[in-house]
Amino acid sequence: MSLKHALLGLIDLEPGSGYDLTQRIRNSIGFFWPSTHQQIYKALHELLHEGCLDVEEEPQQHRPDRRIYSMTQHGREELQRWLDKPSPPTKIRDAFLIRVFCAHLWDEAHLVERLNDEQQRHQHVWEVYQRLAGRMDQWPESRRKRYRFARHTLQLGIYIEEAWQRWCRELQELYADK
Amino acid sequence: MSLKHALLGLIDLEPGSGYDLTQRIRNSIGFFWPSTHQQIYKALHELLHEGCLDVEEEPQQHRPDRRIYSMTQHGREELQRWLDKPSPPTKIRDAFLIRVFCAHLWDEAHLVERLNDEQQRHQHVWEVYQRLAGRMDQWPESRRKRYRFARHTLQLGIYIEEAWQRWCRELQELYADK
DNA sequence: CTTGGCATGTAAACTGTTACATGATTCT
DNA sequence: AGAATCATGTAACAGTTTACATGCCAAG
Repeated sequence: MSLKHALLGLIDLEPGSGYDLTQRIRNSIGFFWPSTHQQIYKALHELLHEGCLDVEEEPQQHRPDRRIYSMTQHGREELQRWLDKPSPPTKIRDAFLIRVFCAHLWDEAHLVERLNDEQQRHQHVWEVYQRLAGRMDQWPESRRKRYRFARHTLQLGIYIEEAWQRWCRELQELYADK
Repeated sequence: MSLKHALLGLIDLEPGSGYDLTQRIRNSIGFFWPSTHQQIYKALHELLHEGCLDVEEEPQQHRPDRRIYSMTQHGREELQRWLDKPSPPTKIRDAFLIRVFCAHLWDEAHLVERLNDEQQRHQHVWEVYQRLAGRMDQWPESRRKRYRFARHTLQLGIYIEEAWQRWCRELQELYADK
C-alpha cells in the first residue's frame, strides 16, 4: 500500500502525530496521492503493529492525547526496500473529461462556459502551488535542502496545471468564435 | 458512478458489446478513467437493469454470444442529467512521485537513472497518443466529426505527457552534473 | 506448442469515501 | 451564535484490483 510508504517517508523527514501528518500530506503528497484522515489513522495503526513505527503519547488537556509517531530501524529498512521497486504507471481519474467526451450533447455555448470554469479551477490550483513553492523557496537553507524533493514534486504539479490551462484555453478559442 | 456514464457516452456514439466497449475504453476514456473488463461487464448489467440500455444477443459459434448494447430513451435522459452536474476535481495517483519525495534515501546516480526510466515511459505514452491522434486525423470527415471530443481529450493527454517529460528532463539535468 | 485474441462472466480481497462521534477553544 | 481548529477514532458503504473460470481459433 503506497499510503503507508508515503507516511514512512514523511515521518522519516520529521516525526509527528496523525493530525500533523494529515496536514502535511494535504500540502505535499496529497497532491498526487489523495488521502483522508481516516485512512491515515488506520495506516498508522497498521504500521505501528508491523513494527515500522514507534509512538510516544503526549498528554493534552480537553482533547485526545497526541500520539507522536517516529521511525524504527525496521521501518527505515521497509521504506528502502519499497523505494527500490518499480512504480505502477500514473493514474488520472477525471470525470470532467468524461463529460467533454460526451460534449456533442451540449451546445457549444455551454461547452465554452464549462471549459472556462474548469480553466479557472486549474488556475486556482496553480496559484496554490505557486504560493506554496514561493514560501518553500524562502525557507532557510537547511530546511529547504531537507524538503527539496517535495519542492520538485510541486514543480511537476505546476507544469501539469499549466498543461490543463493551455488545453482549456485552446478549446475555448476553438468553440468560442464559431 | 462515472464509469456507467462513460459507458452511456460511448454507446451513444456507437452501440457495442462488452468486449467492444472494453477495447474502446482502453483507447479513449481509459486514459483518464481506468477500468477493467470486470467492472465494465458489471456496470453494463446494472445499466440494463436500470433501463438505461437495451441488449440484443448475436449468436456466435464456439464462443459466448455477443451481447450488443444500445441506448434507451431513459439512458439518454440519464446521461443528459449527469452531464449538467459539476465534476469533482481531477485526481492523480502516482507512486513514483512518492518515491521522488523520499529521494534523499537514494544516491543521486540512482535518482537520475529512475528519472530517465520515467521519462522514457512518458515518452512512450506520448507516442501512443500521437499515433492514435494521427490515425484519427485521417479518418473521413463524418467519423472525425463524431469523435472530435474524444480527439480533444487525447490532446490533453499529449500536453500532460509533455509536462511530465519536461519535468523529468529538468530534474535529470539538475542532478546529473553535480 | 505457446502466445494472443475473442467473449463472457463470478468472487474474494483490498482500498477509498462518506457518515457518524466527541468536546473544548478560538475566531468572526 | 456559529464556524473553524485541534485531535482522535469507528463503521458502513462504494469502488477497484486480482484471481479464477471456460474454450475455440489464428499466428508465429
